[in-house]
Formats: sequence, C-alpha cells, structure tokens
Amino acid sequence: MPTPPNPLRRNESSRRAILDAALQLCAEDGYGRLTIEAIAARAGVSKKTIYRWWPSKGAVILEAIDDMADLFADHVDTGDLAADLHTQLSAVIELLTPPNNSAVTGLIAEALHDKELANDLRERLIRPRITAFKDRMRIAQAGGQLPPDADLDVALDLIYGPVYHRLLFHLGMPDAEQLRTLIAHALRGIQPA
Amino acid sequence: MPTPPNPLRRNESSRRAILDAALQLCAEDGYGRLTIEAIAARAGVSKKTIYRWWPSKGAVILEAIDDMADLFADHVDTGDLAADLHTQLSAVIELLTPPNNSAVTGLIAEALHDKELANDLRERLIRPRITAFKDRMRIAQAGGQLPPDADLDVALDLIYGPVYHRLLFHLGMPDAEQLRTLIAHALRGIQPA
Amino acid sequence: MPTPPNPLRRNESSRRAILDAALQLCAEDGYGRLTIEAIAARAGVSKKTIYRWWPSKGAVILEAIDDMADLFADHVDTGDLAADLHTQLSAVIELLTPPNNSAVTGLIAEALHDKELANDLRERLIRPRITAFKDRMRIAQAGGQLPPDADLDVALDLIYGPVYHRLLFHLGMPDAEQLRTLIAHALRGIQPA
Amino acid sequence: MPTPPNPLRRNESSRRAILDAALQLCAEDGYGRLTIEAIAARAGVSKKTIYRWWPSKGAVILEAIDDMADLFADHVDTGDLAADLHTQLSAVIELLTPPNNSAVTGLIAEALHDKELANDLRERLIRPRITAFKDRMRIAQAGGQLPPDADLDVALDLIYGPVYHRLLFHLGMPDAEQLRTLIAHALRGIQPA
DNA sequence: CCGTAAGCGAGACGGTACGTCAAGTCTTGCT
DNA sequence: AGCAAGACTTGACGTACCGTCTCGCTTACGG
Repeated sequence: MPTPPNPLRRNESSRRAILDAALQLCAEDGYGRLTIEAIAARAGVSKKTIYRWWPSKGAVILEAIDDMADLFADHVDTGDLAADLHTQLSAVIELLTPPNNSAVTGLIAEALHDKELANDLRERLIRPRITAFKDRMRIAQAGGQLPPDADLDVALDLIYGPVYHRLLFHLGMPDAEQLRTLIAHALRGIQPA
Repeated sequence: MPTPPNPLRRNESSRRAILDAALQLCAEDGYGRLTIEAIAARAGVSKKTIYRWWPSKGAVILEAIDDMADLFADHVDTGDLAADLHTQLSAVIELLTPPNNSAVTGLIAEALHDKELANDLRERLIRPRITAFKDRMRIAQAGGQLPPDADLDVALDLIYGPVYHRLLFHLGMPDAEQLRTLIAHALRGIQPA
Repeated sequence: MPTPPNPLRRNESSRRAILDAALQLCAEDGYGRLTIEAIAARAGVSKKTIYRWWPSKGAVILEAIDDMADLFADHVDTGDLAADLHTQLSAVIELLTPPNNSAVTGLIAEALHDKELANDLRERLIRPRITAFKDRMRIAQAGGQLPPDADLDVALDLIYGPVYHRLLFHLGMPDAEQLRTLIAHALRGIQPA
Repeated sequence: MPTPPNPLRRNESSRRAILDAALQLCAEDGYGRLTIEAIAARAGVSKKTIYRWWPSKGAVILEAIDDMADLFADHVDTGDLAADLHTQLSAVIELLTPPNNSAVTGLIAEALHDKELANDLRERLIRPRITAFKDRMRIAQAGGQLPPDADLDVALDLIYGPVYHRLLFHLGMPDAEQLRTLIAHALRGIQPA
C-alpha cells in the first residue's frame, strides 16, 4: 500500500536543496534541458525523494518560484494609477526577459499541455496577482481616477494581455516609454460604453 | 562534410505523409506525446528522412500548420470593423480551444524555449496575420471608422493580447458576447491621446 | 562522472536471462545476426542493463560460454595419452562444428579485431585449457609415455594447430580416424631433437 | 529485371579506385571500421557501383588482396627444405602481424561466418598456396629429404596449424628461432608410421 | 530508551525515444 | 548502359531520462 508520505517527517534541507538546484539548473541550461536526474544530482538527493513530493519537474519549478515570494512585485499605491501599473508591469516584464525568464516561461510553456500544472500555476501564482490588481483598481475607482462601473475583467485583459502576446511570439517586450503608452491606451479602453 | 540535402530531389509524397501523420498524431495524443518515432512509423517513412528535412518536431508541426493555408482565417472587409474583427478573432479562438488546440498550442509552447523555432513561427505564421490585420485597420482609417493617427501596434496589442493572456493561464476563452465587449473596449482604447 | 556499477546490487536473474537469451539467439540466427537489441528483447531486459555490465556483444557471449563450465571437456587421464587427447580434441571439434559452432566461432572472429575481447577470451577460456593440457602432458612425461624434455609449447602447437587451421579456411574438420592419425603424427613430432 | 552487369563495359579505373580505397581505409582504421560508404566516398564512386560488382565488403577486400599478386610469397626451392619453409612461413607471419594484418585477419574473421566468402577466400587465396606447398614437398620427396609415403595433408596441418592457432588466440607469433624449432618438430612428425 | 517504521542517499531496473550510422535499394541526370 | 550523386527504408547503435523499485542508513516516535 503506497501510503502518502508524512509531511511532518519531511526533510526541509532536502526540499530547499532541490528547489535551489532546480532554479540554478534552469538558469544555467534553460528549462528545456532541465531534468529530474540533474536536479537530484545537483541537490545531492535521491530521485525518489523528488518523486515522493512532486509530480513533475514543472511542479518543482512552480514551488521554487512560489517560494520566492514577491517575484511578481505586489501592487503598490502611490496615488498615481498609471505610474503604479507601470511599476508593476515592469516587474513582470523583468521576469519574462532574459536572463531571468527561463524558469517562468518554461513553466508557462509546460502548463500549456499539463492541465494539473496549469491549475496550480493559476491558483498559486496568478490568481493572487489578479486579486491584487483588482484591489488596486478598486482603490482607483474609489478615488475617482476610474469610473465606478469600469469592467475590471476587461481591464485585466487590456493591461496584461499585450505583455503575454508579445512574449508568445517574441515580438519584443515594450520598453519603458512604450509601456507608458500602452497603459495609457488600455486605461482609455476601460471606460464603460 | 555533411552537405545539405538537395531540395530538388526531395520526395514530395514522403513530405506530405509526414505532415499528415504529424497532425493526426497530434490530434490523437496531444503535442506532448508526439514523437519523431511515431510520426515516422505512421507516415511509413524513415526517421532519417524526417531529420534530413526538419530540425525538430516543432518544425514539422509548424510546416504542417503553415501548409493548411487559411487556418487563421484571413481578415475580411464587410465594412463593419468590429464585426470583422469578431469574425477573425473567433477563428483564432477556435484554433486555440479543444479539440483543435493541440498542434497550435504545442507549437507555441515549444517556441517559448526554442529560439529558432520561435523565429520561424513568427515569420511564417504570425507576421502575415499581423500584416493582414494592419491592412484591415488601415482600410478602416481610410473609411473614417478609425482615427488616421491611431497607433496600429497598440491596436494589435489590445485586440490580440487578451486572447493569448487567457490562453496562457487557462483563464477561459471569451464567448461571443464577451468577445464583442472586449473588441469594443479595445477599439475605444486605440483612440490617440 | 560515470561511476562504475556496483556489483553487489546486481540483479542475478537479469544476468542469467541475458546470457541465456544471447546463447539462444546465437544458436537460432547465428552470431552475425545477433544484436544487443534482440538480446534485450528476448531477455525482457532493458538495453541499458546490458550496456551497464558488458562492453560488447562479444563480451556477453564470452561470459555465457564461460558460464557453461565444461564446454571444452577437461582433460582426462585413462593412462592412454593418445586416446585421452582424442577424447579432448573431439569435444573441441564438436564445439566448432555446426550446429554448435555459432557462438564460439563468432566469438573467435570478433576477438580477431577486438583486442580487449581477445585478451578476455584467452585468459578466461583458453588459458585454463592450455594449463590442463600441459598438466596432462606432464603426467605422460612422468609415466614415461613422453620424453621428459619434450617441449610442451611445441606440443600445444602441433596438437591444436591443425584444428584451428582447418576451422579458419573451412578445410573440413577431421573425422575420428583422421584425428587419430593427426595425433599420432603430432606426438611423433614432439620428440626432442 | 535485374540483368547481371556486363563486365565488358566495366570501368576499370573505378575498380582500381575502389580496391585501393578499401586497402587504404583498412590500413588506417582497421577492418572493423571499414564501411562500404567510406570506400565509396574515398574512391569517389557511387555505392551502387560497389554493390553492382561485389556482394560484400569482404569480397572487395578479398579481390584487393588477390590483386596484390605475391602477398603470400611463393614457395621457393633452394634445395634446403627446412630453410625454404622458414622463408615461406615468415612471409605469412609478416602478413598476419601488425601493422599489415588488418585486411587479412579481417577477411579471415568475416569468412568465419560468411560461407560464400569463405569459399572464395579458400579457392582464390588459400588453395593455390596449398598446391604450391605440396608441390615443394613432392620435390623434397623426390630428392629424398622426405619419405615418399609421407602424408602431405598431415604435413600441411602440422606446418601451418601452429601459426593460425597462435593468431586466433593472440598467443604471439613465433620469432625466427621458434619458427625454426617448430618446423623441425613438424618435419619430424610427418614421418609415416 | 529502545525498536521500528518512515524518510532518505544511492543507484539498478524495464522502458521509450533520442539522434546517428551504415546497409542495401532506387531514381535522376550525365557521359 | 555504366556511372556519380544522393534520397530512400530499414534496423541497430549507444545514450539520456523517465518513473519504479530495492537496498542499507539514520532519525525521530511511541510503547
């Protein structure tokens, strides 16, 4: 009977070594060349230990990224909505651009054909940012910088969509100026009919 | 010296069999389970023949998709810009939704870590659609439905971004009504400052 | 670093299955058609397991033959030297004649261009027989059937040489009577000057 | 209908280029690494041309060796039988010892599992030497150096056997002195009962 | 405080696919 | 028709990782 492992007896130092090794290797060779074998070897850990706690290499990377708490910088509130969005999007873009992009884009790619992983990725990494984003937008609504009946789902699409569209087809990430323009247009688009 | 193969002597029927087999297998088992071995077996072709003409399974799928000319339906001009965009985006969404999505999303995922493939994908599949899109937009400008100084790159971002953002994080593709709303907001956002 | 495998953890049943499969296939299709692939399939074993423990198919066959301890019948002592040599040589000839010859002659052929294998073959299979042969000859010397100063290396050449000469050029193995004649002449040749 | 090729229209310069390339490559990389591909490339010849005229790489090498007329030096007659045999055997040993041995031992090895090739090898290369050997022995018989009823087949076995026995198991070729001893003993063994 | 059951490292195992190599066949265009 | 060139199918090569599976060990818990 394969009893599920007991989290209480888990070896925390192995866990850290695995997550660190995974990120290192990802940075060195790219997500594509990342293998469980290599993670185990680098971490000085048995493959069995990895398989005991994670279902796939994607899950390892996801946890590793999740552990680095504020990779996607949280939404700040300086009172200037466009500026705050610019700050936040710049952080996201940073993550999606070499040399930092390997782990995150690899994870995104894998999630495209792994439904389980996709769900985990969305719930653990993306959803909280969406929530933070909408919170910031609601503050803007309360402060009158945004119409109270603006559709925040549409806002999400217009603000974040461009970044990922460009990521997917290697169309080039916007620089600071282009980003400013994009945000301005997106905010204009949010106005309700 | 490994001389490059001579395209003139290429066996066209093998080429077709390979592309067809690749698409079939992709539809049956998903891009993730697609292997060069299996394509060769299904196509009744030697692995060598595949490796002779393509550098990776992604390249095979790309050519297969490229061969199906109008997968991404071309931009039409009925005179109603919003309706035409709706038509075109619906076709794209169709391609990115089960059960048709395997080949295309698989290709997109692979292109995320394969720079060569990414370039091919962009130049052969994406760029022509972007051009067609901008052509349609210019017609709209000429017809006065769109300001003559609207930034068409921003337009591209706002119109297509949302679809891919939702694809990546499995946020759910917009239905017909949501799509209409999105397009309306995007068109509003395009207005120059 | 490819650490050498740990013999203590070796799976004996895999080892046996591999050796048995190798001999079977050799008998069925001949040494020339023997492949690692086929051995692995027949033995229900992964190719990796074969490569882990043996450097070549020759080495597998060598171990398989070596395992069948007394293939080259040991030298007996009935007191009649010529008769005993006849018995022993008959056993060797048996091994080198269809339908039993495939594994042994295949191994000999491979050893002709593989120095490593040649050394293994000599030390594990041939040397012990040479030693046994010389032991038997020394008994004959002690018993006065052979001059005490006979050169046993020359004896080895004259007794065994003819068999392998005939094997190499398919000149036909000697039958029982021819063998008797050969031995008689060889023994006569051994006499010291 | 695959009509057999017409020898009259054969391109002699291709034939020579092939045989030369085969011997060169054999000397450079050893018989084991010799391939039809490599011969064709080196000779500047199409693979088809090789397959048209020879059934296997062994056959190519056999013809190449056969073409070099007197590889196995012919038997001479100085009047001294032992000395003449020594001369002849030295030439054979030369051929079977590095760095000259690759082609000949490779051919011998291949003939061990290729019956066709074995027959060709025996009839084209070996048989003539056997005949020459027996002719020389008959001269010795006529001259009284050898009993008139000596068994020349046994003689062949005792004289040549040792060399091939040592070749097969890498027991070391005899040096000039050992060879003299061996011949002396063999000649002694030939005496009829 | 001591046995025992878990997690652990190590790494062998049966597999699948990889990308390469050579075999031998076939087609095309040149001489 | 013979030939060079070279694309083709076939099949084996030896390697890389996969995910599963013992092995001893060590570690912490629970009787």
